[in-house]
Amino acid sequence: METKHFIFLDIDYVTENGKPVVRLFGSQRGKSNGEPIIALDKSFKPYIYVLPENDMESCIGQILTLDVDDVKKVKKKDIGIEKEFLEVILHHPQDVPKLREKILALSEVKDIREHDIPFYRRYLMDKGLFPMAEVEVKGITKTQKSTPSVLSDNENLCILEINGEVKQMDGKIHHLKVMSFDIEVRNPKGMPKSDRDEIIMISMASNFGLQKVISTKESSFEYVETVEDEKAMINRFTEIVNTESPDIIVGYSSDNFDLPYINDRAKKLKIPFKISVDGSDIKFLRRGYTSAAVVRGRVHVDLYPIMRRHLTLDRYTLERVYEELFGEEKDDIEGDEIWEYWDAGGEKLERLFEYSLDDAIAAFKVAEKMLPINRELTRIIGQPLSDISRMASGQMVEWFLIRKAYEINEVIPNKPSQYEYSKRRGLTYVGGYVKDPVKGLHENIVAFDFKSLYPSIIISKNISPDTLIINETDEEYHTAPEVPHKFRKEPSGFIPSVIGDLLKERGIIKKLMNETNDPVEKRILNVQQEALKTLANSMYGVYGYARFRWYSHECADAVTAWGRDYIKNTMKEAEKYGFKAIYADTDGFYATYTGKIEK
DNA sequence: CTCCCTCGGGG
DNA sequence: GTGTACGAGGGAG
Repeated sequence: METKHFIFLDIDYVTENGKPVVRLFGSQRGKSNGEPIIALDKSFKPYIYVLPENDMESCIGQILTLDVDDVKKVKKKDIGIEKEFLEVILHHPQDVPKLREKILALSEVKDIREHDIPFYRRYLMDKGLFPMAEVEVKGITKTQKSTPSVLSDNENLCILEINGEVKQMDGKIHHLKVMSFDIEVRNPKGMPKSDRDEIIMISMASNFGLQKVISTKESSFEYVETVEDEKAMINRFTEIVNTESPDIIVGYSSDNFDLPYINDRAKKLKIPFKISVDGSDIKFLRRGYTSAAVVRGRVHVDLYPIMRRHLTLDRYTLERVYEELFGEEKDDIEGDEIWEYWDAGGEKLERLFEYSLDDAIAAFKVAEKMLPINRELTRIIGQPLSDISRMASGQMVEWFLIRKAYEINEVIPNKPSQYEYSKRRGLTYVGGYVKDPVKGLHENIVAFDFKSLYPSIIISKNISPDTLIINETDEEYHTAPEVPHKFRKEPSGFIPSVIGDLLKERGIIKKLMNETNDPVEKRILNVQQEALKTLANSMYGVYGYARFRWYSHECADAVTAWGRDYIKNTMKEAEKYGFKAIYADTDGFYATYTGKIEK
């Protein structure tokens, strides 16, 4: 048996002989530093929870008539109340959607839970694993021949079958190889079409010395590598990725443009395009609006969705984003003029080479700026970076809470059904207090605002679905203004305690940050506290977002009611000291000072 | 005002 | 793939 240490980069599962095999992808540490590893776990099985109607035994009997692996009794809390559930273990993750309706239809089954948790996410939670950190696995090294779940012919690839524990190691930040790439296309007839317009350049930049442009034309620039044709260009790019083996590959709009485009061209030219560690094709996932190009074993990060989330801009072109982040303009060539620069040759072609490399460098610099916070969010939320980088903030909050719920043995609420969702959408509730601005030019303006008003209210009033008082009680409670909702003072509710922990943790990190004199340490701590802040600030919407598992109309109502109450009272209070509010919105207001200004 | 539709990034 | 998840902003009515 061997012990391996690696930086845990990505996870998925495949099916072997009808059984699920979880694959952990990583970058090795120790004597094979930087080389890729795939650790296989064949021992993990999918399960869902069943809440029995009344009789436990007859419910088990009914479930066992279906093709399930096993049924176990377990105690879980449901919105704070301990209940006995049945853990129904199934043979394969895909049995879950096949069997859950049948299970729910059984007369002795009241409800089913946790039937929509993707298998790899279930694995991460149950094993207590957090991507982007180091893990230790024990197992037996396999050859590629004996491992149908891996098709790669990469000689450096280590394949290990886990037969011991998977252990999460410390939370140190490790150096990872990051590479950016960008393609240029010759498209004289409008937008590029992959069945018609050839790729003319592929450029790369990295944190390991690689910086080049591959093209079919020659240049006096040293960084340009000239190859025979487009086929050779794609092959060379593939070769570079597989030999350099970057841990993270980034592009700008590479989910929807660069990677699909190279893939399409390769197909048209009848050549393989395989940059995954396991030798598989790139998987293009379309999930409603979001799409993702998945490169197995490396983390492919598209910076575009990250920038959309991180900045509020009118446009999100790479040029615009670059200017915003670095305060300097980037040289730009219009997309529909690229072919002219290419065809013209000479000076113009040289400028195109420069522009192409510049784009890859700009993407790399954006990545250097944005990856730390995303790696940190990954380590806090505990889902893969490839998911985190494409997640909306509400989704991050949800997955964060799902892990927290698991940690305290709370069963996770179901996602709302279509019916439930439209019902929630139909409900209106009063938002924050807004006072229309008093027209005119004002002097001596003072701004008042509450620091994270909603999270503070949630904590101080203990607003949570599990503290909401439904029946009469003699316990102590907080009464919301305007709306008829009451919340128990004790014990601390699930969501208030999670937000409280987040803010406490942030406080500790900020303190450490101020105490240290080591600039590297300071920077790392700063990213950590920023990530916690990002998450805490996204928490405000937990109760009002109709798609949310922890949605609660009563809680949302109470939060905003207290919010309005606080701001109105503060405005009134300020008036006593000679301030006159001229504009207010939700968590702050502007006032003019009408009294005497004392020096 | 509400309802419906488009569009984003990429060359 | 334990699938089918956006949201702002404009134009029409």
